[in-house]
Amino acid sequence: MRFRKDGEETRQRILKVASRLFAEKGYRNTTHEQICRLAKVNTAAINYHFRKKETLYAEAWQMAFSELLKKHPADGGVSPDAKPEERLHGMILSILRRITDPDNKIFEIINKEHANPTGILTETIGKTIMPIRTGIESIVRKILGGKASEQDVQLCRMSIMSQCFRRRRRIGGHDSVIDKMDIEEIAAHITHFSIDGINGVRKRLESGKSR
Amino acid sequence: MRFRKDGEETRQRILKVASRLFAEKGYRNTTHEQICRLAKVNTAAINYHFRKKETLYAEAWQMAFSELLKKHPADGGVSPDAKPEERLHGMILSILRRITDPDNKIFEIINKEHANPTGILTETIGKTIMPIRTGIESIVRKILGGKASEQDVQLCRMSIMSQCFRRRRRIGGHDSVIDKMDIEEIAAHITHFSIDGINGVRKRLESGKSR
Amino acid sequence: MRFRKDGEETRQRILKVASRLFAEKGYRNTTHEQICRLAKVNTAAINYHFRKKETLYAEAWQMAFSELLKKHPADGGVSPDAKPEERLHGMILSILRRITDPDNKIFEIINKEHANPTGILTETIGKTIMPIRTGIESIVRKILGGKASEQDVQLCRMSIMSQCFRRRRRIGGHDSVIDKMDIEEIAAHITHFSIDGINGVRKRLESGKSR
Amino acid sequence: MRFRKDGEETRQRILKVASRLFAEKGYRNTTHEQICRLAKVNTAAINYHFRKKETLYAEAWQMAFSELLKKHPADGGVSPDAKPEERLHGMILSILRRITDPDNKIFEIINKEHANPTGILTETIGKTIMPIRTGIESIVRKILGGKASEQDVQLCRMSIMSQCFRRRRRIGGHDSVIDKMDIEEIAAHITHFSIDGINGVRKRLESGKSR
DNA sequence: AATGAATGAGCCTTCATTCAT
DNA sequence: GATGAATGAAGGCTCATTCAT
Repeated sequence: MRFRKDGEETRQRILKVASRLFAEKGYRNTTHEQICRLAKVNTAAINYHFRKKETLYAEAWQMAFSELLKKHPADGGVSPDAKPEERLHGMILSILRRITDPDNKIFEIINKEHANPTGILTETIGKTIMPIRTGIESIVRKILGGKASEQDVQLCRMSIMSQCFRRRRRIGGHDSVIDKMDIEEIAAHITHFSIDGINGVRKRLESGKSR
Repeated sequence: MRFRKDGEETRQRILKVASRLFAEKGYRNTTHEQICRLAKVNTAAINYHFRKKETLYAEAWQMAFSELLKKHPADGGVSPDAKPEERLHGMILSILRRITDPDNKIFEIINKEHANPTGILTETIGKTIMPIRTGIESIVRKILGGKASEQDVQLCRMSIMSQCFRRRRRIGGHDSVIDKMDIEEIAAHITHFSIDGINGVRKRLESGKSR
Repeated sequence: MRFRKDGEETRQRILKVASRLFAEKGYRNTTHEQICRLAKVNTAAINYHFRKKETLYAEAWQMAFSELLKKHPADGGVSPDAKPEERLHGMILSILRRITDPDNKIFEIINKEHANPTGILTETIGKTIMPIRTGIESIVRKILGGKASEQDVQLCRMSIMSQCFRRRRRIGGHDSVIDKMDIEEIAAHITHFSIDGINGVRKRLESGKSR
Repeated sequence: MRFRKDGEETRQRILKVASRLFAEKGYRNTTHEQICRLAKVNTAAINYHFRKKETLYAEAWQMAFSELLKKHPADGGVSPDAKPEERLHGMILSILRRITDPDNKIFEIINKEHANPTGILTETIGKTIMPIRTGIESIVRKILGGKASEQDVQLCRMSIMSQCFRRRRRIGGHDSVIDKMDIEEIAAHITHFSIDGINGVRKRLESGKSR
């Protein structure tokens, strides 16, 4: 319990505001001044606490990410001993939950980063996505069985993940029907659709047909 | 019919350079100076020809867009009388070809635009995506059969398109195995995977199971 | 004859003001704002014309230097065929004239540079001093004769040059008596004093005595 | 008599670090942060102990000054009864020793101060230089004899002192040959060179020639 | 006595845009 | 039609200093 400022509170306040603004407007379009005004600190505060705008950017992202991770565990609440299909469903659900979380800032930031790459987050983001990726990979491999090549596994993983990361609020169009659905319904569709797809790949492998 | 240098050539040169730079670095990260240096024109040329940076942005995109459409027909060269599976394959191939066309960065721009909406391109982008969308929709509807609801159709369409629009050069990750594959191979995978997925949906509909 | 601005005039105006201010207050203590206010140009003008403050600094110095060089030729007006003593006198006079020139800015800048080294001028200044140095060296070598080692030459050169570069306006003291003298009188003293010094070195060398 | 950490130790640590940094980089180029980091004290310590950066500057100098005087007596260890030539040699040696003392950067600071007068040190520097000056003056007067005018004395004194205070590590040049020599060798050269110079002045005075 | 947090003033630089030719 | 010069607004960052503990 703290009665006075100890720097940590100010730091957190800046981070909070910054991650919101970065998500809303991107790195380049967010200024020190905006952040500091909203955080009710001096313009120099960013430099004092984070040394550079870039550092603030990286830390803001990490904060947003770890918060989101706490909220939505990667396995979607499914036991690691469950059947592969159920585990896949859990993972897909978890990704969708994160993406659609109204407090979510990190996917917005990733989007912005993709648009106006600063290079600052490159490495950090990579580390974030990787676990999700390998998790799905291992399940795909299990379902596909021993005959599957690395390429087969990667293609299926890509098919699954890209469905999850589908852009919402599509420009110029309206996915209205889908956007109105529950996360659970969408997750169920993606899971079924994908398992059928993977099984198809497996069958073709077993029957010796080329892909 | 031109009598002399009538500004059209300069205009085109600027557009060419601009569309490349906007695609590579995003709107905000591209400066007048960079564009004009590469286009070998004066700094004032952009404002002379386009009034504002935003206008240049919009026009650069439109140019890239129309050029691309000419190059890759939406049906991928498959006859409208062919089997649905073949037509789907043609469409997927066409999308992938457009996306990966080295001469054309239009989908990079769409990515940027999505993340950093300036509102400038919204309408134009809509016109680009919409035909692709309805094309795939109709095929999905045909395969799914009469029992399929609008929602079923949309979900499958989404599953297909998102696989095609998967972000390449993902930040911080490497889809290396896939990125080295031929377009044709990837298109084949997505087609098979998706048809299996759609068929699964159809079977569940026919057996009366809920989604 | 130019009726309108062609950029060169503005450039020169900035350089003029800048070299004065740099001389008066040093690099770090001179701001864009001061320079631009006095030069009656926009704050961005420095960046437009010189790209960086550092470049302006370097160019200001070069301008001041070349102006000073035009005014006071290095040989002090003495023919290269004259006797070594006379030529030395000419050089010493030339250095003193430059240093005491009321329009002189370069020695002030060198002083400032020595105090708050920016590293920007290091190389440039080196090139400036070198000719003066080698000029004096060659005369010293001629007077000393063949027996003189490199060290002997350098020591004498140092003795001569340091007298010329003696700091004026000494802090905390007043060289008042000397400061009131004519340049010519001081130059005569340094020349006589130095030639006697060099001759002493030569005699000791000839008599085989160690230094 | 100290009862506990009474601030004196911290003060001294700051002074030590500060005098080094000021000497190395000049007043303006040295920041609170650098000093405090190296002195392992808090950022606020400087203002707590010295009120202002300027005060620290002045005190740092004074400390360096008093330490240096203790170490190298002004007469260079030569008896006041020795021959003038020997006494001059002692003084020159003493000056060179002080200047080159690796523990003490005071002459570096004088250089900076001269170039960038803050006015802070003026008086103190005066007190440092003045005794050296009068010492050399009196010897010069003795060697020159009764006919010498004040101007003659001052000119010779200037010639001697300027050789000693020659700027080392000249910007952009390399006095390499000299800088590698022993202090003793350089002192011997300056002494011989100067005595020959002074004797020349005396002879010209005696022979009635104008300067 | 000593500290870490916080501040405000100011600096260099960038950039889209306008102006005069 | 085209240009180089010039501008103003703003942005990121530095730094000596002050404040509350």
